[in-house]
Amino acid sequence: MSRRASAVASKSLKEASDSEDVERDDSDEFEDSNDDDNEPIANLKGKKKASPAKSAQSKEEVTTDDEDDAPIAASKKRPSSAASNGSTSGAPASKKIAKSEKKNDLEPEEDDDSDDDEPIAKKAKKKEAVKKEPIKKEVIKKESAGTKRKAESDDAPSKKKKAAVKASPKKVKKEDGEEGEGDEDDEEEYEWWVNGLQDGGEKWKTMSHNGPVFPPAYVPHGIKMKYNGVPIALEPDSEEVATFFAGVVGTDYEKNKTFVANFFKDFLTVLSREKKPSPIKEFAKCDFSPIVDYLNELKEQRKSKTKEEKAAIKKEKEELDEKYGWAIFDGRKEKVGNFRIEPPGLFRGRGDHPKTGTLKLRVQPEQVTINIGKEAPIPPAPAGHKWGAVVHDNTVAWLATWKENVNDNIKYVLMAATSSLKGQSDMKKFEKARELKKHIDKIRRDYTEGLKDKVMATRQLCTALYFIDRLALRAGNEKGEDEADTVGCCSLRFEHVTLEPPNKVIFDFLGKDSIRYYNEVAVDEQVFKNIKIFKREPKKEGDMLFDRLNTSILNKDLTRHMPGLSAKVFRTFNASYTFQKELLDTPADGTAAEKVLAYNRANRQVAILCNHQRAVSKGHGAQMEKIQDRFRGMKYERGLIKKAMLEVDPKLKKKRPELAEDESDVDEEFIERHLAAQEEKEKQARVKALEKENEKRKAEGQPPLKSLDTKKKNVTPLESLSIEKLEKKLDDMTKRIENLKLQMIDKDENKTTALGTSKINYIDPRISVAWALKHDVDLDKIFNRSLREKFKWAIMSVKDGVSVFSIFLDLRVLTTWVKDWEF
DNA sequence: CTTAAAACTTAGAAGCGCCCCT
DNA sequence: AGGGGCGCTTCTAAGTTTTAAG
Repeated sequence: MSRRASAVASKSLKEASDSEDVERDDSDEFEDSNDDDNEPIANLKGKKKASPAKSAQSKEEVTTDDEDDAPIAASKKRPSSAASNGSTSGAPASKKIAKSEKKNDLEPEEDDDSDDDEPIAKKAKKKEAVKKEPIKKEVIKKESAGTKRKAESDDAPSKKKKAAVKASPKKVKKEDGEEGEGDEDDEEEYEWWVNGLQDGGEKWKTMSHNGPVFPPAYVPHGIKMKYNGVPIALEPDSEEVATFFAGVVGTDYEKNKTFVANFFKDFLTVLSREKKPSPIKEFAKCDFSPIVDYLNELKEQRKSKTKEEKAAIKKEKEELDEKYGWAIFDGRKEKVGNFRIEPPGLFRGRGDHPKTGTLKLRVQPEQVTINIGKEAPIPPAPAGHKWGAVVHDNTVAWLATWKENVNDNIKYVLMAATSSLKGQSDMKKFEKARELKKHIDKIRRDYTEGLKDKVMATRQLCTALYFIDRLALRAGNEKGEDEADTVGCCSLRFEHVTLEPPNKVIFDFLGKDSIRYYNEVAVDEQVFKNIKIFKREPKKEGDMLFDRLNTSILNKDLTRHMPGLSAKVFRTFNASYTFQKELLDTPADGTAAEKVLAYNRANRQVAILCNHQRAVSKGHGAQMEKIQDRFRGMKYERGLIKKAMLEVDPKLKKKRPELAEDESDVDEEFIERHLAAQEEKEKQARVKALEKENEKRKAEGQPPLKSLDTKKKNVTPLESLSIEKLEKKLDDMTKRIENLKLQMIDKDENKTTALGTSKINYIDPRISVAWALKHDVDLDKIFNRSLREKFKWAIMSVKDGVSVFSIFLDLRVLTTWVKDWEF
């Protein structure tokens, strides 16, 4: 029955609003978007006065779809929600049960081909030989073995593909002149960005790699855990699991009931496979501390490794990286990302995850599917094993894949962020976001109009889009019973949104990674009204706020405005736009440090917009105080320098009155404390020096000293310095103070905000490059090495623009391309 | 269509190594 | 010359979107 509802819902917005004839009120228009300034509006301002004359009645009379009142997903998983509507179809998720029943089976999934022993890979090959048609991929489904896929790269490329090949970007010599020099790695750089982006279908013609790396086999340590005070010898498999748990002792996981319960259940299962019945029955009687101690010991050992040992380990790792860290795409060596198969362990689900603590099993090669070029040698599976399957699918980006047992998620080995494959999709992402700029006005007019639509589904869609556009919320897919209860825009529930008249909406919910989103927002009058309607009786806690909306309806509707448009594009768009706008605050004549601070601030605004948070590090408060003290200490020192200057050259008093001014933040109380601390420090230094001296003397067979000569460090009194020297000192100190001050501001503002995520994923790197050029800031002040590598395409494209044009034009023009973000 | 699987991006935390500052 | 903080890397979970299956 939800069918009809969604049929209406997916009816185009336009159509829906055309057909309605509810009175219009132009004052209701989306005012914040002033026509020629189509920026994202990150901070919602309170809307103008409510128009009281409006007949609340006609406005709020929203039709639900015909006689069928059922919200889309009528039967709901969250408690209490199912009853929300008289006519809801019941039958909750009976489907899910079958699935979860099968779950929690710790046996590694057997690839029991039962009546057919032939490896799928082989079969696939046979079939391939026969196939001639350009089939993108074909899936061979095995009854019990899960799905195995076989794919074919097209032997005879279609016309379209040929065209793509022809237009394929040229190879370019690296421009920094170290031609042909020794390292064969990079004598040629693949500058895919020079010829623009290719169409997405085919990712390579030839491709090879050395396969994934498996974690080392478990080596038993033989340490006995205790049960009821009695040491228990464990067989290797159980010992390994016990050791996993020992690894979380002392962390929050240890206290997490779900974690412990899940762990223990699986632990018992593993124990039950021991040859003799294990006495272990209750978690409460388990004592893992011997193993914990052992792990700590290991840690100590690792720390105290000699240089040589460390170097050897490092070398080993490098060799592994060298061998497995690369793939060859169309003859080019490119970096692989996560080439290591995830090791077994206890699943560390975030937030209130029902499966946290569940044993994540060791992955066997038989579960792994390899994707590689047809002509490339297939990397050997570990000795005594074979691959689950080998495919040759050049339409996907993964090199290997397997299914993980805890949540049945599919895992992939993918290329590194620095690879051209990822680089291209990254650039595409930002190009799409820039494209959105061309449509955003229309889209905003549209959804603003739709806020008043009389079809409920349309109103909900438009209201949701309003939030996504303005608040950069995530789309919000539905989640299952066995995942943490988190939401995004479409999955918001009754309790996540509160209204506060006249026009405030308060969001309070857990989003991705169970990060809390809290925001009080002044919204348009119509939005306020809509939320009120969406929350109307009989809805209550647990019910969907947008009961006629989900992400696929939303995204589908978005494509009508622009091909490829989806909810996440708004986040990218909003983030990059906000960033660029905030960058306008860069002090053009500031120091490099000040500019970088401005940059970080802009970055921070984006992070705040996207709600990128991090835990406050435990020492933050103390650290802050320490810096504060250091800061004031420096100011005090500067005061002394100034005083000395005036003493040395009294005439300065007239010429430089600022020298006579007191330093701020430095009061008697502080000076006292500061001096005392200094005194204490010196004392300690003396004690230390004495200890050291005595050790030396001991070694030399001399009697220890009671104290060191009070060889008063010959501190040159400031007053005896030349005025030039003092001047220099003053300068240095002032610089140090300024730097520290900036650092402090940065640090404090950063304590709960994580800048990295937005920098890596949301902010168009070309904006940063253009900014750095314009303000003459060294790029590595804002991009670390990996970022510079990842964003090479951006750096090169913007720089190229510069080298061509800057000869004639002012640097500012060089940010031409950035135009679409509108500097 | 609706639902599920597949594919790929985005996310915070943990771990580490290096460097700065005593 | 020691160690603690910090920036960076690694790890893998948790999202979104696209594609395939039913």
